[in-house]
Amino acid sequence: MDIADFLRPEAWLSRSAGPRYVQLRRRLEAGIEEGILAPNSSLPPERELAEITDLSRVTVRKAIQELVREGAVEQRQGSGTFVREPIPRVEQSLSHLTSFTEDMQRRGLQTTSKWLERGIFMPSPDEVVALGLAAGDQVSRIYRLREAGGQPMALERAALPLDILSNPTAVTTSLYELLEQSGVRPVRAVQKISAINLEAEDAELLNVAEGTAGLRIQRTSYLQSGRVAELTRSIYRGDAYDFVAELRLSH
Amino acid sequence: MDIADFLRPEAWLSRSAGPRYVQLRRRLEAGIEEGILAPNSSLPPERELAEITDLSRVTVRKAIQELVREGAVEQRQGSGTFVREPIPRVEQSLSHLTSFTEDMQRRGLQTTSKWLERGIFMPSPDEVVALGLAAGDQVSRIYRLREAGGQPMALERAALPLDILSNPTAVTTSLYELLEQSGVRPVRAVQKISAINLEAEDAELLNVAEGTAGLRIQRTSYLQSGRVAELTRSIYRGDAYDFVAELRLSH
DNA sequence: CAGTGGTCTAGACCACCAG
DNA sequence: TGGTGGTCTAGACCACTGT
Repeated sequence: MDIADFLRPEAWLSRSAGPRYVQLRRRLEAGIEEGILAPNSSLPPERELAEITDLSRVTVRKAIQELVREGAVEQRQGSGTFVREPIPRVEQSLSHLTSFTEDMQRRGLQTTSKWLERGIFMPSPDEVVALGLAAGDQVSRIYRLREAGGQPMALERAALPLDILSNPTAVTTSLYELLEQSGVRPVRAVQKISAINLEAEDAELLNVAEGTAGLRIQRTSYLQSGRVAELTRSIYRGDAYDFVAELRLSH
Repeated sequence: MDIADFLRPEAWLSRSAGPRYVQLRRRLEAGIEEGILAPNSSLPPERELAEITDLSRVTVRKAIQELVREGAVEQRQGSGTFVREPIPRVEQSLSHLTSFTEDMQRRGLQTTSKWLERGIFMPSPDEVVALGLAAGDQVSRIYRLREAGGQPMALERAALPLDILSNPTAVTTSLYELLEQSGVRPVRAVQKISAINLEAEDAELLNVAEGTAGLRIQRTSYLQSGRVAELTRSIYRGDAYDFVAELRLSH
């Protein structure tokens, strides 16, 4: 069946079934669901959709905008609107302290990192407090986009005291592996998890639409001695991640 | 300073600083930040904003729509657009199995529930599997909107085998308290946490805009005997909740 | 009933991409 | 250079709220 036929308004557009942009959005969702609009295929141009459906382009755009927000399609200026490939969800434990790299390897996924920042800096007030720094101390920072199986998964900003990580540029893949070699691998961590709507900049790096739900995780990790070793603030794609925790009755 | 003066475009609208709806959104955010637009106060009507800023109403709406999405303002048809009161964030542990009611009481917050569904039903396939039911077994379901301090906080759908909770209408406040009285309080649970953009229906119940980020939590809890006692699927407001987990190095 | 937000249109111009 | 999405306008009508 041809997509233009599938969208002919006689079959689905009615005057009394709510806003037309909602009806059109539903129709397009159905087309994706049924495979008439296959992953990576392009939708008809907005002007053509308006023509076919006998709606204005503004209304068509409003319908598509919602599909973009829910991650079903992707728009590229000058190029077109494309159906997105569904991405598999990954589970991560919240009871065991594991490294991203090791975690993905266990799942058979190749990990890569794109470096966004890596070096020695003056700490932010947050970092001074969390890491227990003295006045004038500097921090090592690594900020990277983490990918698994070719898909961007998370943005990770780690800050560590200089004596724990003196040479941030030595981090190539696994930070924890490197720390282990220096005998300063953390043994315990506290994580705070919340849901946020992604800002434009972060969304772009993670290859999702602005406003998509993501998980923000702030982790403070500790050495055996009880000293703080690391403050990491990460943003995970909400559509790609499940965190799993085990709870026990508190007495 | 008057809000109309604050929004006079000469002061902030420029031709070359990106889209005008973005510039207007930023200006409005600044107004809220500086207190010129106080919580619960109303913005000028859209038509008046268009007049003041010399933009079209469509552009004004696009700016406001983003503020709605990020939770800064709230629109009520026929009434107006209002600055939202910031709501305090609540932390919840992911290592200890606590009840919502008990948890909030410890923080000095009054909890109430609005019942959305409560009774005995035929189980869904999900529930059959998760609860280990036999063919023909029914389940007790309770579905409620949980509020704390007068604010809606979470939607909670719990399903339990009939012999664990035979009379779902007996649940008034704390489910766990009731289970404890029957000697079937769970001692362990596994939770899966993910981030989602709220759908219209859920968003309305939680008093946030559609598309706002929320946390979806699926919890399976177990009795001392190892038997599954409860399957609960909840949706928490992302802007009100932080979950906190403690991790240990896995060996 | 007056005023507010919600939907919708037709048409214009800009910014970007690909052949 | 032609086609695509991105922004913007002026104006209309509908649906809901509060008085």
